[in-house]
Amino acid sequence: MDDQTRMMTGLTGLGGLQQADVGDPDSVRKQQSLGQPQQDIGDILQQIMAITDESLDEAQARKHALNCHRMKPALFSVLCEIKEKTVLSIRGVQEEDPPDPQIMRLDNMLLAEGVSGPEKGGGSAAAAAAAAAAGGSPTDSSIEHSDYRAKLAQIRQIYHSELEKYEQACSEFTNHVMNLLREQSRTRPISPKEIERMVAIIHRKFSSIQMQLKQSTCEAVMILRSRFLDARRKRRNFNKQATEVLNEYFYSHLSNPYPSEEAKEELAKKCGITVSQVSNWFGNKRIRYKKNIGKFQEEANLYAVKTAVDAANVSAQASQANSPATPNSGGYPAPCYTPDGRL
DNA sequence: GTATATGATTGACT
DNA sequence: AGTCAATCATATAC
Repeated sequence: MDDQTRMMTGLTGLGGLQQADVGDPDSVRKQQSLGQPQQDIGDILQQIMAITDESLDEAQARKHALNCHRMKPALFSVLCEIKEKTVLSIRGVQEEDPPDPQIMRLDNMLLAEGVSGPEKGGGSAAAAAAAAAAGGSPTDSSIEHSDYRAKLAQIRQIYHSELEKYEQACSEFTNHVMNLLREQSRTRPISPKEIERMVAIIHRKFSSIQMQLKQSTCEAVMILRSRFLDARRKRRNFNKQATEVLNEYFYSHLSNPYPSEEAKEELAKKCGITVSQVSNWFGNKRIRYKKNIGKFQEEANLYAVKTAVDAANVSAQASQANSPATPNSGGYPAPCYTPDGRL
């Protein structure tokens, strides 16, 4: 309390007011009735007006004098301390912001989609696999695939250029503010901590802008993906040669039509489709064959004959029996057919 | 336009 | 993880 009174005394003294004027309301009322305060205010106003009349040199000189005052550093440090204790402690509560879970989620998603990661990231690889699984002839799927990739690359490019812009703007603005504060710290009590805090505030503001960018990028990718997934449902029949290869394998392994992983890979390669497409095909084929064997008899006979002929050719060429057909031993029911190929 | 064929998806099961 | 069974959605044949 005593300190405060002393400070007040010093400060009011500058304005031409006496301590009694402040401390005693009665005397203030007395003086008001006498017209004294008006005159004091007039003096103060005149002083203020006089400042504007001072030349720049004079003002600079005064500033310089103030800066060189022996008490200045001590006074500054005291003021900084007071500021830190009051202003900073009040705002300090809201300062600790935990790592934003939303921005982390967005980051993870953008990384997974291959937007924010390295160029040929997991996202495009996943897209490639999905596009390949889209079925149809390889040319068609590659068209869809490249379309998707192109659009994703576009999103990626926009995202990165925007991000770069924001980062640049952020660092430029931060530098500007820091320079300004450092400059001002010569005449105003600004502690380094305060500058730090200001920088943190700026970064927070910019990161919220960044979050908006990330959010809209995520939305764009989601829309693209959903469109792509819709397109994936647009099924194309496999070409004749592929169906033939698959059927040949199926009917020649009718007792156990479950190709191993290696066999699936081989078939996929031969047919120009993916392993999962091969799995789908065999899944569908097994269930449909089992459900309606009669319907598939003709097809089964056809491929049985075909396999037999091929086997005969191979054995004739290699003069060694090497039939790919496995004997039918209690798997799926084999078709019964007459020698002329009829049921 | 309708019926059928066919590749993909999904959920349950082992 | 691989498979089955039901189902969806589209392609194709008529």
